[in-house]
Amino acid sequence: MIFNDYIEYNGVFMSHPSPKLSLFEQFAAVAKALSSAPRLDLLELLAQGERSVEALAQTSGLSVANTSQHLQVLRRVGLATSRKAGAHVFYSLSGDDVLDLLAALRRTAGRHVAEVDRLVRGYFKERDALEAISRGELVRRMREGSVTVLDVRPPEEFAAGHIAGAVNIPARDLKQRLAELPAGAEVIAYCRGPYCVLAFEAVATLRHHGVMARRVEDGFPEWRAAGLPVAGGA
Amino acid sequence: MIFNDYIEYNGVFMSHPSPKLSLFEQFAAVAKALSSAPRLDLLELLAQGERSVEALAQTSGLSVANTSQHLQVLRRVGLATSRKAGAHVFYSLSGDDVLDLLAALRRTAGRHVAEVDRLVRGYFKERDALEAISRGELVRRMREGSVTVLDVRPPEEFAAGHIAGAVNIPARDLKQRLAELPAGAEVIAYCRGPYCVLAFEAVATLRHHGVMARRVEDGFPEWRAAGLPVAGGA
DNA sequence: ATAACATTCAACATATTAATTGAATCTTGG
DNA sequence: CCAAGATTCAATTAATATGTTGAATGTTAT
Repeated sequence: MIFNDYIEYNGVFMSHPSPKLSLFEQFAAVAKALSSAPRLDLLELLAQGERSVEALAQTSGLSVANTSQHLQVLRRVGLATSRKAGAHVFYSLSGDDVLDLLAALRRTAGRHVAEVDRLVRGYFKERDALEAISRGELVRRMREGSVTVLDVRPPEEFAAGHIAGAVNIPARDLKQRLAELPAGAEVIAYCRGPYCVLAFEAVATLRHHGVMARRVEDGFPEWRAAGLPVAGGA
Repeated sequence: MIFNDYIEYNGVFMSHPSPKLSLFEQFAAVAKALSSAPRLDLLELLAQGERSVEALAQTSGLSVANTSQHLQVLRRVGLATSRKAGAHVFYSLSGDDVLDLLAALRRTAGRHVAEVDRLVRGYFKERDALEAISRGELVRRMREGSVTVLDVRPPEEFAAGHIAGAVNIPARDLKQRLAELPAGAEVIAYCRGPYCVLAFEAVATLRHHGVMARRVEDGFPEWRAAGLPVAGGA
């Protein structure tokens, strides 16, 4: 749908962007959209699946107006898309390439952080103890039936989709609900993504209570993107 | 080397960054470093190999002071490293993960640009004519000897490393030097990277003069990163 | 229709960023 | 040691981004 000098794209009317912007400027615009912690937070939530503005505002702790504006930034550069359903607007990632981009960003930034960390405190301390297991290994262990898979995200996120066969105990409630975990089997915790702290905390808590526990290398979005079995969701 | 509250990292003294910065803030800082066209330009040049500040300023067209400052931004977030050799400082990418990150950024941003473009002008016009060939296909064609590989970057960059067997005619000089190209064989042009315009222009020029020509899907950095045969360089 | 709700818009104060300029630092060759 | 060159630093200005507030829009249910 093209008007005189404005095109509609993704539900937004925008003036012709391409003519003047060099490719580098286009790339820079995408990077700029990624260059804010709240927006990365939102993207990580979107990586879990489609969410309404309100839901995103709630879980991210941002004001609704602020959330809306950040989401529009993400949409404008093509990282997210939106769908209007009645009075609600649902946002989601615009494609799997966005997951790849986020993963690449995490990898590079994480490497740098790790290097700095190593300098700051002579070496890693507990990080080794919190060694993660890979997706592949988790699949193998699940087939053997020798593990309990623990989803430590909030119930709403669990309900929207989770690793098939996982148990949901939010990180907050874990201490009170330890009894619900089957005895004997090692617990493998996961949450939103590779850098979601919930899983780290859960593993620490479990070990502190004498439960064998590790975390999965990455989170639910990566699991689903890999085409592995998922339960729940729309 | 740790002082009271400052650590030396990468030749820079920085105050403890980790304690306060959340992971998202760390990631955002890296993205912010990518969010400027001049810096992406510099990164693309660095992807070719190590370069001095002066050389980078020259090829990018930025002032030396400005170049230096941008490079320091890249270094601070771990995208680039520097090495001091006499009076010169040589910068380079800090690892292959940076190439991956740039590739992911290009892919996502490029997809978006393509979608917008398709809307703006009913459909691609010449883009199809400028269809690229993949690295793999180029390797095959080179083995057959049925192609002339043309490097259209400036001579300095060519000298610093190029695809083994390539001919160097800078894009600027191409029109004058058409005669140097062996007749008969299709010409395959490449330059700095997948979005380097030089190769596009070269192909357009060649076709305009009746020479069969296409460009390679990506550029020299990707070729070298793939472990394919390289000539020249330090 | 009207009220309640979800989302977006517009305007503002505050903070960051980018490029320029000129000076400061450091290194090498004479 | 001194002069020239390479790089970095510091200070300035103009431009841009962020988060808040309150109003505007559009949608559903009563």
